[in-house]
Amino acid sequence: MRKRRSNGRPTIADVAFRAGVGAITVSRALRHPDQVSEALRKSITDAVRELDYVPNLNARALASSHSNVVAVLVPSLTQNIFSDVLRGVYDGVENSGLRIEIANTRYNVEIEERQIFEILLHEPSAIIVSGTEQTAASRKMLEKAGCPVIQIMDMTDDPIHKVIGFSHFHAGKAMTQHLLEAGYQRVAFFSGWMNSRSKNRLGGYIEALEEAGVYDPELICEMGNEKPSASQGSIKDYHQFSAAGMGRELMLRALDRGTGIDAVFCNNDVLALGALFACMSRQVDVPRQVGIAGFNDFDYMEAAQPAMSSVRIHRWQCGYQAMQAVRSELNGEPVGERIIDLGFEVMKRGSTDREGTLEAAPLSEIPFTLS
Amino acid sequence: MRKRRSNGRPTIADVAFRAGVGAITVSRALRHPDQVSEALRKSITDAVRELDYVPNLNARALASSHSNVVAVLVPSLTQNIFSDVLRGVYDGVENSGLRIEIANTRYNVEIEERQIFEILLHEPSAIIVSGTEQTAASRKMLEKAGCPVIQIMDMTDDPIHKVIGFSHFHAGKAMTQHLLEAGYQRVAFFSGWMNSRSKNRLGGYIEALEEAGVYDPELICEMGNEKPSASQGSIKDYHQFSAAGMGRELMLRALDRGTGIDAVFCNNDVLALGALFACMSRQVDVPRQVGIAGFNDFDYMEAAQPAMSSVRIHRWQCGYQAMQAVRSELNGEPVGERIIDLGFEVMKRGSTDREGTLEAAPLSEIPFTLS
DNA sequence: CTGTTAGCGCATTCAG
DNA sequence: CTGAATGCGCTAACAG
Repeated sequence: MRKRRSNGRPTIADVAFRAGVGAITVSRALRHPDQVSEALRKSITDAVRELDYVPNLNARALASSHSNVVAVLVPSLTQNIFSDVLRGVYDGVENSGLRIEIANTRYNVEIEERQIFEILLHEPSAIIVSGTEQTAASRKMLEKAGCPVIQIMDMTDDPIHKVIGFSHFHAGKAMTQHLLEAGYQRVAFFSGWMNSRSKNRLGGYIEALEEAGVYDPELICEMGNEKPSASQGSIKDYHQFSAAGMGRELMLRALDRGTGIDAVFCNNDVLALGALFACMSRQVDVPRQVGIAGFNDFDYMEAAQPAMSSVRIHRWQCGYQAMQAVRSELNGEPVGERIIDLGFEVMKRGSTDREGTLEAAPLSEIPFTLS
Repeated sequence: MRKRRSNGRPTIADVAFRAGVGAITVSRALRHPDQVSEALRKSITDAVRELDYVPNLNARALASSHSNVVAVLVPSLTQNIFSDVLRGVYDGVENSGLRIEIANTRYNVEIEERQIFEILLHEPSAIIVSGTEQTAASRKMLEKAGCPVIQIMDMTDDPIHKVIGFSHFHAGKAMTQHLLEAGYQRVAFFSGWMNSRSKNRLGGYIEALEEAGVYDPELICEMGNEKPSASQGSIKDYHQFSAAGMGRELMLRALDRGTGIDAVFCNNDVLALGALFACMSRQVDVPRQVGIAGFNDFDYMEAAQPAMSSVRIHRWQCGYQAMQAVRSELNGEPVGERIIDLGFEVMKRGSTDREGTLEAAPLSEIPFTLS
């Protein structure tokens, strides 16, 4: 007699026995209550309560061959950008019965490929993936994944299935145009290591400057070309990448080099923060001597002194709407628009207000969360 | 003949047939290659490759009644603190065959309770949970979860199973003592909505001031008592909580109120950043008129002007070591120390250097990651 | 080292 | 609306 050591947890059969019905009726009562008569339903829920029955999701997934897991691939967990996206995802999944599995691709397409492969092992009910530039192999896997695939936080004409995001190219271009309109002529571009989305923003920057006839490659200031993900396997302090320190350094160098810049478009807000501090330490007047703009529009940009211009993007919405799209498709609703452009917003604030024409906006006073 | 519609994917039986062995041998060859003779192993891996066989993890979980899923509960995804923790977790899970499932408890113990319940449905192989103050019900569930449970990012004498973290009380006290030693007398405490860990830091602050005989409840400045998680279900902009704006406001009010503060200990770094900007806008000299200290030590603290003091905590390590602990236990190694205190570090910088005695430290110049 | 047998717990058939 | 039988794909247990 080699009975298998089971979990000890009551099974659906126990509930069925206690309620005096068949197992399948319990199964149905749990998943589609309206398909079961009220009388049985009641005795079943009673039995469930008495036995403390909880369904075994692994068994359910095996039998039904779908897992109710939504896989989410993000390039980084440390960047606020994607934590906001994930917040949207989690807000969007509320009482849907879906579970979320996050994979961290570390801005590395090979890792992404492997992650996609492993995710497919679990037969996810849907996949949400950041960006639109997957490898050919990744794309093929996603195409034949047999489930909804939502690409987010970028834009493309040719989504795998559906894309919800915005154009980094146009965002970069729009901010650069704002700087030009504000009266700056020598607009530098600050960045660290760049991914495909950063490169698109740079592309927008270049096009704007070219159209204005003031493009100068000398003004593109990159730093730290080593891809950070390469070194993340080992035990290192969280402090290994100092974006703010880099913004500061870039600005100091730019000032020292005497390239005559009068504004910088920073590839992200932390960089901009560092650049601002550099100007403060050198008594450089922002915005009159140098204008500073960031990208992402985190909350401290508005609170800075001077308040800093940035491009607000809809991170939370990307996550939330992706989740809504997943849910409606899983409910059998049609896919609808395959390309959803959420746009962006150029936030014009003091740090790029060369002429001092902007009226001061009051700060919002809203509660927030602590560690 | 009611054959079930399967997935079409090859099964372990297909591989076994093709390799001319029994299914269980394939199973073993895949999981414990050293338990299978080299000859069979080779023909099996060949068959696997030819058929593109991938194991069905749901079936595996059902049959073996353990899922290889490590559940991680964090109170927030937006806070950098926990994204660093998660980065540690992901760095720690590399080629372990384990999967990670993240639950977002939104700083809400009831939600946490529900999440724990749901997590248990999947029979996780281990659970990592933030904080040490679970509800009685949560604690009971975790105790009888039948798997390793690691509590992180806080400290307790009485861990459920194992705790890896540090004492917020002592961290708060240490920073406050630093402020006193630096010569400040009227040290305010700035915070927004407070969780249990923030409260412990406040406790440390109070004790330090009491020991010095300079405690004044008037100096505790809280703001925004509404718990943010309450309102997160609906479609809102990511911008709803402006921590930096709050730090700014708190400082402006403190200055206006004339309580004669000469230093502030901010419950987190973003708050400190806002406070610094407020001082700048009022021409208040930091650190000579007002000292400012934060908590967490994000990278911009070092890059600020003046560089800002903060308490460096080991977020990444908490995640990473928790994962290592899980792995070694899952490998059958003994639990070892049940209480691991990672400590913290008071980073003394310009913003609390009242006497101007600190030597300027060079900024680190390291690459970093962009969005 | 390998195979046989017997489930893991649930949901999909199909028949009432 | 309900139920009985059967299988999802894999692995624990035992025997060789």
